[in-house]
Amino acid sequence: MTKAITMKDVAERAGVSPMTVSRAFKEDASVNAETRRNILKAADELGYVFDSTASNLRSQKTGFVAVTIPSLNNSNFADTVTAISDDLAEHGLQPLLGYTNYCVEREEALIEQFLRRKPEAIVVTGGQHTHRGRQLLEKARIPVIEMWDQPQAPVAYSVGFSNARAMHDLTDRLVRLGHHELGFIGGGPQSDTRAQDRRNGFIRAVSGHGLDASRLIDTTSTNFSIKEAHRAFQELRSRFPEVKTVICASDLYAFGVLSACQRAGIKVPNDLSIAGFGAFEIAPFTCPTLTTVDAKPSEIGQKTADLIAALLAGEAAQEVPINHETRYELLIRESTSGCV
Amino acid sequence: MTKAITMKDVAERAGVSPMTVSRAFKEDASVNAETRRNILKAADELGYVFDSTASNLRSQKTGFVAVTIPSLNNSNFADTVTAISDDLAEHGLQPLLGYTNYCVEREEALIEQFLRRKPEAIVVTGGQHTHRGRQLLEKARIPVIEMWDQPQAPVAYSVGFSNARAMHDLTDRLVRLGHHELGFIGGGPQSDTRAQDRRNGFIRAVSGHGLDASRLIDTTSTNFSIKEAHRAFQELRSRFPEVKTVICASDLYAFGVLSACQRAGIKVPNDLSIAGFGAFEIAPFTCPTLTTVDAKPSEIGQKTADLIAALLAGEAAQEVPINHETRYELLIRESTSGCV
DNA sequence: AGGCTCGATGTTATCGATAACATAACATGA
DNA sequence: TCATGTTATGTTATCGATAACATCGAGCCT
Repeated sequence: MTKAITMKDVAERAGVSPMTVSRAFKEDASVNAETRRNILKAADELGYVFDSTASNLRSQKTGFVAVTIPSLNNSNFADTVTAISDDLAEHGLQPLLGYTNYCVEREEALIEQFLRRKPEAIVVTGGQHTHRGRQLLEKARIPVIEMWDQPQAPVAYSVGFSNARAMHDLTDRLVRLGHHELGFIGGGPQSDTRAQDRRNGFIRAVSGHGLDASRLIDTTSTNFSIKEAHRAFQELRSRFPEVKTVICASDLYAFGVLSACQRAGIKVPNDLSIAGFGAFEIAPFTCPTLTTVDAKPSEIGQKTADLIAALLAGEAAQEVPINHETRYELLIRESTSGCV
Repeated sequence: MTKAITMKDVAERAGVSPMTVSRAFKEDASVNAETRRNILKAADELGYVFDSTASNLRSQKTGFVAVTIPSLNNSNFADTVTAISDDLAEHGLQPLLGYTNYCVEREEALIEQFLRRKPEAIVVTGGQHTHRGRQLLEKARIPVIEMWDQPQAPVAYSVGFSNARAMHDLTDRLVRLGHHELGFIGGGPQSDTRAQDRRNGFIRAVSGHGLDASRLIDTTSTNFSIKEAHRAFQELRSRFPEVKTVICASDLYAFGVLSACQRAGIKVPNDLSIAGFGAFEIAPFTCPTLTTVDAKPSEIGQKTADLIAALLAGEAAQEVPINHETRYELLIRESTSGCV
């Protein structure tokens, strides 16, 4: 292995000091335009590649922002990450992405691993962590942001909405539209915490109207899958045949229920109404179109990135709000009857 | 800002030299078991966090593997990245993920940005790059892997399949099943190169049977979207009303066409057959189920990661094959008639 | 007993960029 | 005219871990 080409080599070739080369590679540093041109030319001729690892160490800045999400394979989180990524790029920051598989232990491991890389901020999904995971976040001397949730006891900053409230609102709306025999799929004790929150919101809304809120079907895998929805729907039909409206913790479940209905000749929404959560891309294109809640994942990502940028720009801490509530929107569509 | 806690601090507290602390943090280094325990305890009490940036610089190893994909929002690529990520983790490697938005210029920028971080290998999607992008890859002194394709002129290693051949096979199969008036949606000049390849495969297969291969509808956005499919399907119906079988460059398009048919009262597969590409999660659950091609994204990811691991383990270069062809599987389902 | 291997630890120099400070040249205004 | 900026550049020390080499004692073989 031949020796690596460094700034020193470039400096020699361009007839300047290494420091000037260093400056030439920073957009905003004061270097004579022609000198810079010479330096960049020399660098190019030598095939020099800037070495961040050295820069990171000396400047104590890595430009990394650690981001953990439950799964890459969920279009909601993918949208959020895409927005974060785009937005951070404008500030010269690079996301360091990892997924937890909906598992707090994996989250803890990821957080630890990421913190070693000295990110300038860390974003996690939701407010649930292992004890040690939380400690790590608290002791990290960088901005910590919990997104996609409104934790009761946030570590530091939060950007998101109350999943419980959003599902409460959807359920409430449906009850007012005349839905009285409701069942819920998803959010069992083993599942994603956001799904659990949604289920709690459902229960609260249904009991709030004095209706039966006990028709709950657990899902056993943490990840949302259509297959799981089929199983759950079968269970629902055998245990609670009276249910006229199924609300699901995710659009993917709702799609699974819808497809099971189509197979079984159950007319939606005439025989059964279905609602989901998440406003996945397919929701407005299924037949019937799917009632759901749009949690505006991109907005969450954007606000998260903006918050990070503001914090890193050293904005006076007291001027930056701790909690950023994001909007969500009920989308009442054809899959639920009574949409006037 | 108080001073950071370093290995030196830990060393003092544990009564050893910094070097021994360094060793204690490496799994395989030779350190007395009790000494290590003491060191880790001291580190814990001080709240020490290992600093990769320094380690990276000195050891000239970052543990990063740069990975660029066209989009995060595509479940095929998400599956691949998930597999890569899982597999690399076992070797202590961390993916550095970025997406190009199906744009080679963005890819070039990403490659350049990533190379500065001194990854130990770089994975890109497909064989199409800007001139400079390719040069950067060639001059990087690390393993380069192009995945999801079989480039004619690979930069170095490749892991994937021929999109053209896969689509050729699907089309050929459908023709043999009696489909003779075929149209294709996707893969216009502005679109994803894999979609272009698939279209070429379609054309080759159709002309190979002496049939009309000119019923092609371009899509204008690079990203696959259901909305785009609706537009394209409308164009297809007005320009080529005789088409009895629509093959799409992506399952998402196929789903869009299917939903448009359901709206318009067109019976699938009786009036029209539909096939997609990608074996998305919804494909076996739509009604009718969707004919498609499973490109086994996880397998691509796994093989890519295995290849990287082998190369970094210093496996004799001549023992590692340059090109790794991955399997794909035709899934003939209900959406295409004649599936006997 | 002498020589040798091996495990456990210490010492020193270094990875490559840049923060912090210093300097030189030249312009600007009272 | 000189004080005071301003711009462009150089010098030195440093970020924090670890590669490379050195040391030392214990066990083992002949």
